[in-house]
Amino acid sequence: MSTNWAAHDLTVQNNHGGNLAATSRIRHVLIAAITAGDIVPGERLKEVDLGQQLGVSRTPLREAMSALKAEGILSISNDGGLRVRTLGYQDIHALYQLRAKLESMAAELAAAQASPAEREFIAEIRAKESILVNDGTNPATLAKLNGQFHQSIALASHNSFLVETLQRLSILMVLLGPTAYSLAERVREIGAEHDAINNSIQTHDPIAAKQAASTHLQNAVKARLQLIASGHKDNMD
Amino acid sequence: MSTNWAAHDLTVQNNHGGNLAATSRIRHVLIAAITAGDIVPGERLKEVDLGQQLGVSRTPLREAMSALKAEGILSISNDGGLRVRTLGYQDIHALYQLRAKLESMAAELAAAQASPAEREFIAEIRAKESILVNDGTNPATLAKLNGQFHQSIALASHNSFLVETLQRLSILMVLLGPTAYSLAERVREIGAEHDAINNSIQTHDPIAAKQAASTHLQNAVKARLQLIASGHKDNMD
DNA sequence: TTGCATACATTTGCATACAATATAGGAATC
DNA sequence: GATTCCTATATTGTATGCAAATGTATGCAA
Repeated sequence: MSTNWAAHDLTVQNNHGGNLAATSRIRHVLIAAITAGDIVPGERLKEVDLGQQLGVSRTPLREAMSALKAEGILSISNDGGLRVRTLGYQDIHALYQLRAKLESMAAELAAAQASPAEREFIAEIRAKESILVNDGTNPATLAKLNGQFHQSIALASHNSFLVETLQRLSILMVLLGPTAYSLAERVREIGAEHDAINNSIQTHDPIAAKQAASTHLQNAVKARLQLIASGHKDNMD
Repeated sequence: MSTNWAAHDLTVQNNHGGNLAATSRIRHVLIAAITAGDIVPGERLKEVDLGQQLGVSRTPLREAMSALKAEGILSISNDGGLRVRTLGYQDIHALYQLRAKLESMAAELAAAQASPAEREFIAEIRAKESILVNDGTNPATLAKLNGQFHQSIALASHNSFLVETLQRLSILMVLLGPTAYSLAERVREIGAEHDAINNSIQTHDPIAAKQAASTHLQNAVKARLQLIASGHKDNMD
């Protein structure tokens, strides 16, 4: 494959606008490449090749890869090589099952103990999302805002390990391929479900928030299975 | 500090009895050193020093450290150096809160869908633990068996991400210092609580298993806070 | 033709050397 | 005397080279 990895590179900057160090930068580039489908699950990553394509030596590349291995995105295959982790049918269920438990935990905690500022922040993201959906914005942008919505709730749980864990799981989601925002009708449903979660948080109702988040993820896994059943990746954009 | 890191080294072998590669070995040695208290939370790890003490070059050391960073055991301090993560009071609560949720999820799933072999395996570990407790075995051995008990339940949940996550969290526990097995009276309580969990799993009772695991971890955090309240680490052996 | 052994090529693992960056200490000037 | 700038040093970041391990192909023998 003659993919131009450097394309992803352009978007990678730290929060001061400067450039990150190679190791950290490459980690992001690799994740972006997997997200974009330029690297598919099961593909073997050879150090020399990748290093040349990315324009860095093997050392920072190896460090980035060892970090991704620790995160469960890469795994050592039986032939000794490092490959992008492949998720089977059982894995998809397991991943959503765990996410459902943790997202509902986060929503419950957020509803119970979020600060006024945090509640406002969550509401604002939801409002922004709602507007973009009506504008018919592209799936990638919606997916990004979706991530922000869930993350803002996780943060409001005031449990740093929960935040870290959900962050990890959401990165693993890229292994599943295109987001559910590819399905037109699912986009509206997501909006309604997010509203339910947001409303419960705004009204300080932990039970309802937990329930709403749980429902949201049950529907999400259903939509995901539908994407898989439809088979060809080509249908999903 | 003139700690003899190599001491930890002796215990590190792979499951065939052979020696692991440097990177992987060092990762284990560092965890062991933190567990043993030879490296304390907050301590800065300098590559050159550590490399000399461990007898390896900076390259595999950096890879091991970057893996530990990804696992949340090491973190970058404001001065740019890599330090052992320090957990505050809030963090301890958060860590146990998350573990409680996940351990109870694992117990619930295990009770519902573990195979006969898995149930037997869990029971065997529990039986072994019970014997060792009566023999007055040392805390370290009990802690190890405790880990096996919890892990066998996690595995029986048939959710690989749950297994991975609990594994990660249990490693983070080393940052808290000595285990609760230092408290004599807590040892008996743990036995009773493990029995409750095991029995629920053996009788295929998910609700009871979930409840028993939840109770177990609530008591665990209480014991932990007691350890912290007692203050001096010297009291804890 | 199949099984095995050996030689070769590819790939990863580790160490050393070099570069860049941050930091602390001191000197000079205001 | 304080402050600022410069220099020396400590520390981390990156590149390259070499060694070891592992996979692969080819040839020979059964």
